[in-house]
Amino acid sequence: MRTSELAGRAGVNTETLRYYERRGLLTEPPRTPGGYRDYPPTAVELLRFIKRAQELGFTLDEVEELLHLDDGGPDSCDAARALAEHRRADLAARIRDLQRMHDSLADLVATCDLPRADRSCALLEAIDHRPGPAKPEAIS
Amino acid sequence: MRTSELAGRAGVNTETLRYYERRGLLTEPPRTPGGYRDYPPTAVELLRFIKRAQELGFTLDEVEELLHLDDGGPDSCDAARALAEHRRADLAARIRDLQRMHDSLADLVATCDLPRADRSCALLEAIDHRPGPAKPEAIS
DNA sequence: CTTGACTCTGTAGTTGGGTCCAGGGTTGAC
DNA sequence: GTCAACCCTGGACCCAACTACAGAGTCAAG
Repeated sequence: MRTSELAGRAGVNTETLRYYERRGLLTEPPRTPGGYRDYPPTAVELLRFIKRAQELGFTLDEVEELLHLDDGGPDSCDAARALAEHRRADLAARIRDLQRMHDSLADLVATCDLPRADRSCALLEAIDHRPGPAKPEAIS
Repeated sequence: MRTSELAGRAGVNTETLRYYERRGLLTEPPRTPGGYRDYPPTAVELLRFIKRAQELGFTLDEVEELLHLDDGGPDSCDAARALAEHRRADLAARIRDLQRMHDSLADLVATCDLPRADRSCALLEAIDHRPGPAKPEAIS
């Protein structure tokens, strides 16, 4: 399949395909005699995976790492395992944080349901008064 | 408190403070006779709030929106409520997606615990074979 | 009253993730 | 065999969110 078809099916810009290729995220597809890229059908799924991972907060570097693990066969399974576990723990932490923020916002919305006199509407308070997960200073 | 003290306490670069001020995210603090910025102690909490919201995936524009809601007093409570509810729903959706990815990764790790013969180690499969939440085409 | 640490301003550079464009080649329907 | 629709390349440009820098002013200790 050609560039624009793949781009269309995956919901990305054609330039993005070339960009990913430059980055090494997509391997160079075979070319037609005329020099046109000719992607295999699986490329659609691959791109959707990339996009989904990205929406979930993985950087392209991380996505690349994940994809490379998939290349190595069973031999790289231990490395894959370590990386996956690492990312899993990251995700768990992110989820917890987001959940806290979510709950704070839900509380705020609930406060807004109260009669005017009982409202504080103090967004900063609502969100900020639960200190972060033991991360005092000097983050990185 | 002066620029570098605030920056230190909040864990950001001093330039970031000026950047936020240019963006309108921080209001211009009073100045000392010599022209130095003199931040109130509350600025530390404010910055930490900004950073935390950012870590959780809010853009600076969104953070600004959140902060402006806090200015308006009870009058803007209805607007705040709508925005908060919107963001809350966004967060809930993000959390669901992250949770799916998290579970996929956990499955992958579990697969890696199997004896070699039973492993697939196919990351793409592990992650990709659960189609998204009824989101067939044309995302936005 | 000098010296070194700090701050000011405006402007330019960086990183990540694309996106656009000019100038040219390839296809396929007519 | 022509013409629109597509594709190629290399390079420039864009946005968000910083970060760095030059050149000048401020301040407190000695």
